[in-house]
Amino acid sequence: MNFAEVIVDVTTKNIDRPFDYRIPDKFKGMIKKGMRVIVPFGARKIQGFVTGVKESSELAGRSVKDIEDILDLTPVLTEELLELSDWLTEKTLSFKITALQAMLPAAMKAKYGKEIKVIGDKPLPEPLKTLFLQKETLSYSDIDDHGTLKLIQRQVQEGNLEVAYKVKQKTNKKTRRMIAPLCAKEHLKEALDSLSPQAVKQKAVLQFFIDRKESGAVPAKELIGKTGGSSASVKALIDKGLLKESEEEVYRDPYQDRMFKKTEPLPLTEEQAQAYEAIAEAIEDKRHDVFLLHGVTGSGKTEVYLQSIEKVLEAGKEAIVLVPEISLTPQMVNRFKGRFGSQVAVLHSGLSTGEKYDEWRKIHRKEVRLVVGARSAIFAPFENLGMIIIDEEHETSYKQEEMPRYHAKEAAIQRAEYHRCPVVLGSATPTLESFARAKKGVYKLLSLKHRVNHQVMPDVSLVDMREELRSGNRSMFSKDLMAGLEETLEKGEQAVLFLNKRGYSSFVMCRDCGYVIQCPHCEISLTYHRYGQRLKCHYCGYETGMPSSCPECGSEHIRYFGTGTQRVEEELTKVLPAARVIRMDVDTTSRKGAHEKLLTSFGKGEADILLGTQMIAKGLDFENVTLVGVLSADTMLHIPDFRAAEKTFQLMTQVSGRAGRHEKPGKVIIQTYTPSHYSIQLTKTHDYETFFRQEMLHRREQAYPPYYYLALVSVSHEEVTKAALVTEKIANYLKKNISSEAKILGPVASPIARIKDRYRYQCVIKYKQENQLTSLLKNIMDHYKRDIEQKQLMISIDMNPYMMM
DNA sequence: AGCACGCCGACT
DNA sequence: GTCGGCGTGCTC
Repeated sequence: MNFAEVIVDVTTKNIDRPFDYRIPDKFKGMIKKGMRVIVPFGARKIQGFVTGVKESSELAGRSVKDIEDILDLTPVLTEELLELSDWLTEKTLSFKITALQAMLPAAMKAKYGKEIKVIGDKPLPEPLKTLFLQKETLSYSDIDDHGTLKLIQRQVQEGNLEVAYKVKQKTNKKTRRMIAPLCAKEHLKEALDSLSPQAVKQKAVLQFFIDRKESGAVPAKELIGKTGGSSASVKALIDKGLLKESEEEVYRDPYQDRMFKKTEPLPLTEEQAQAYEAIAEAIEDKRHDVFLLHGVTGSGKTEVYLQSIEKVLEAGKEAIVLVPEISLTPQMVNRFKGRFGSQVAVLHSGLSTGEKYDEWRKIHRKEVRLVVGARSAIFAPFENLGMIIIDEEHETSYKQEEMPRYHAKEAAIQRAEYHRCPVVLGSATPTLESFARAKKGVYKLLSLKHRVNHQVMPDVSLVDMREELRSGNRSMFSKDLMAGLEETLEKGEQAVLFLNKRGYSSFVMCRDCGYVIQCPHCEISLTYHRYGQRLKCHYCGYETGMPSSCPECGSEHIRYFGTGTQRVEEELTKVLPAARVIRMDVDTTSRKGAHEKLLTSFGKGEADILLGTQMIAKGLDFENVTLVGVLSADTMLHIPDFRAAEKTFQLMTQVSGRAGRHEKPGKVIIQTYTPSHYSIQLTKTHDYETFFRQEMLHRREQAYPPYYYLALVSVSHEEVTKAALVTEKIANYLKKNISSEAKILGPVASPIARIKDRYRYQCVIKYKQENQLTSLLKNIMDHYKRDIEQKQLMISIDMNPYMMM
């Protein structure tokens, strides 16, 4: 093969296609599809992916350049993943290179640098002469002043300096130094005797190798530690030709020092066994069935997963388990590591770039056969997939909100189809889309209606906070909740208090004139951060101090509002001074390992109440927790999102599920201002099916998923009129060309009408079947590409959006 | 994206 | 007269 087709690392419309490169002789036979290479592109050198190799190129020989270097010895993307990248590109309307990069750990994305090198020996003018006195090369980015830059440009033109374009990797493999004897023991003994008597340390090192039973290399650190030698003495022996050193690759293992208690499969309940059998059959028959495992909280979905995985591994295949980022807790990891030990790789955002890279390499080298990870783990480079599990399938974190805006569920189904293996979607509260598909028979429904060990579902009661207020209780804890907490503490049991923070943030408002402090660049109120008394914008990063008086009316009655966990904690210690409280929120869990520490501490009974936000809503399983309190159920109900009711029901159900998971019965108290709303009422009876039917009625009425698909086109521009005009033109173009069945909403200003000084407009497309839609949207992007490339206009397209902001 | 080429204003 | 501003167009 003489030529390679390369997708280069440039995100522009015109470049979004393969470029041909000649394969130089030194790489003949080595270059394969799916490898990363470095290629010259214009004046610089950039990274690219080989997507094809061929005997000849249609281009005239002169315009084809040589591949500069190869970055991988074996392909990093399999044939299947390359195919999947085509699907991703098409599905999300993103650039090919973006799709390819999304499938690999961030560490493998290139970093680019420019270096200035002296060539020839002509004397340089003064400021440069000293600059290059010690160094031969200089990094371009190190030069900050204008004058020097000009001088350098001049010298480059005259041919005394050269600009070299460098492609670097973000993270490299970690290695350690290994030492091994270079010759037989008898030889070492001879050498030992001939060493000078002063060389005590060298002798000790040699003696170590003579006494050692096993042969092979020893880590240098260990050698020095055990023998009392020094790196100097080891080096001396290497110089004498007695020892040799080598570098061995090591993994950065975040779970290195941890012991995982080995667990055995648990006996399955009848329901669990039925679910397992269905999945096992699909694994055996190599069917790409999609199962919806609908199991109430505490029904033992994880055990079904574990035993299914075992089945997959027995068949010599591999499995991927996706879990939402937020519940990728040590508890969760332990369950998989405990059952499958070192066969598991874990991928989540808590790992450093290097750690993620190492976990990825374990998969790539086939050293593990099971991956447990967040969204992007769906691209694990397995070649013999036997099953994909998506736990908590309703979680919105499976949708990526940056390009490529893919949904892991769809990617999973795509991969499973290729590998002819089942997908298992698990949830206590499936998305309406999934449940509707299960009802239609597109997915196969597996139900776990009972909790394991015959536990009953917790008793849920609602408290109307309006009543509470009317009867004179102005605190954030209702009488019922207070009584519940007191009782729980008395019995020596534990409680979980959940603060529904989404849709709420602590904003700053003037109590006299009602002025709310907003970001000067975005149409959104600033968020109060206790740390340093700062006000921050969550969209553009703008930061300012807390004002002492209202900028509008000058009043000093300006203060922050909103129910932060800190405030709840303060109040809690006031009303229940005896309670030991652990607070879990971004502030207390930002340090690495803090999350785990707090949970362990709570598990050991070192606190009575666990207070937190979303992050305590799922996955937690503590024996002694018998009370769950929800401080305000409806904060999410009123945000402008057609999924608001669904999200509320899901969250309430998840949170309730934390109570009474073991012998002791659980109790849940939900405080709400809208107790009559069906999403809250139905939590009481744990009645998913009725909720499903009710919510489906609304969705049909309002033409939302699952009755219609959605696509969101967002436009932003520095000028309001431009943004509005372009969006209107887009909407008109779509209306003209789309089928009559589809509906176009908009143009309207986005819920957040301005971000970073850019005005935002959007239009929503609701459609059932629209074969032309993708090409229509592509046409739109093509039409505006000049304005987009000049950064004046931004258009983003989200097929199947979850965030309509 | 980022770099070269190329055409007009304001400075030694 | 040149330096340097950034508009247009190309990159195998």
